[in-house]
Amino acid sequence: MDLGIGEVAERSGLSVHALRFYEREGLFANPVRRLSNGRRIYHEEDLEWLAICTKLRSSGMSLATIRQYIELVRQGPGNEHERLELLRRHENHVEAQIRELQETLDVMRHKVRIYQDHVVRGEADRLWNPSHPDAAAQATTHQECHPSEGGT
Amino acid sequence: MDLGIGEVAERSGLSVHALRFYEREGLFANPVRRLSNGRRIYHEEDLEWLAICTKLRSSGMSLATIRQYIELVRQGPGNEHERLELLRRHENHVEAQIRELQETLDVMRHKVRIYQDHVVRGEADRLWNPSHPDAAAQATTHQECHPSEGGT
DNA sequence: CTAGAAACTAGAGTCGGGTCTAGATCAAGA
DNA sequence: TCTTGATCTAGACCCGACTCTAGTTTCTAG
Repeated sequence: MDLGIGEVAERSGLSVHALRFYEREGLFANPVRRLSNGRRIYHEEDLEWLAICTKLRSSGMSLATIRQYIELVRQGPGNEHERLELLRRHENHVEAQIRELQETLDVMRHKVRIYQDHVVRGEADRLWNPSHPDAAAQATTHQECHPSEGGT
Repeated sequence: MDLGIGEVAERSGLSVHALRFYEREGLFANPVRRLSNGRRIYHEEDLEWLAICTKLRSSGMSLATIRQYIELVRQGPGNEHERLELLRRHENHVEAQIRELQETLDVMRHKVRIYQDHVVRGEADRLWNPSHPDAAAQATTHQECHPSEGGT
């Protein structure tokens, strides 16, 4: 039922160092309990929270923001509005990231394809080489295909 | 035709500090030229490259990798295969990021919606609160809806 | 009983990616 | 001419997020 820090590290994918660090940083809702000998004990809920936490982190939420959230939770009922707002802000943030990545991806695919064509024709040197005299012309060509974006 | 560092900073969105830093780090294909008085001069191509560079950065490519790429470019023709490979690796990386963000987003939306329902019913305290005794039960409920993911 | 693994604390170190400072030089306008 | 502001260099500093160290204590197996 109770989990030691080592197990939690293994199951959460975080290092034991990171777990202690997260605790110091106030990222656990329930201040971690200790055994009489001082060792930390964790429970399944902690693992669940760490899973969420890890997702938030990997989607770009800072530890500071996660701490804000958890502080609202600790204050108990009455601030639901703020919690929701915080979550929605992150939602928007993630949506924006996805859009940007998608855009980058489109540009890259386009470039890779063209690059590849030219490699086949032995002219690769002209592409993706900003110091080459033809680079600008090539960029302009791309721009014609993607008129909404700045040229590259 | 020629641009000063200030103009480039303004148009690229990078600081003058960052531009000098990027130069030190070898992130320009064509080592930046100088006026007789030592001042840097840039051209449109540099701005184009910086735009690409910024996209690569914001999609998670490290400066080290960008440097690798630009080094291949500087070596001239003959390594197209490596360049393409580098770009494709990043493409995959970006695709993976998008998938992960999308997943995070789905989970968040689900949680926000449920949270909201409960706020309306005045039971918000039970949700997204890992220290609350009902948290695990709630997580399990979610898991039924998203069986492929770990419960939160 | 003892060796080795695992945990503890406080605090120092690392790394990426910049950012800022100090002190010097230069250019243009009032 | 004098001031203002942009630029230059080398190098120090910062921030976020960990990671590692040192020194100590505790648990577990043989």
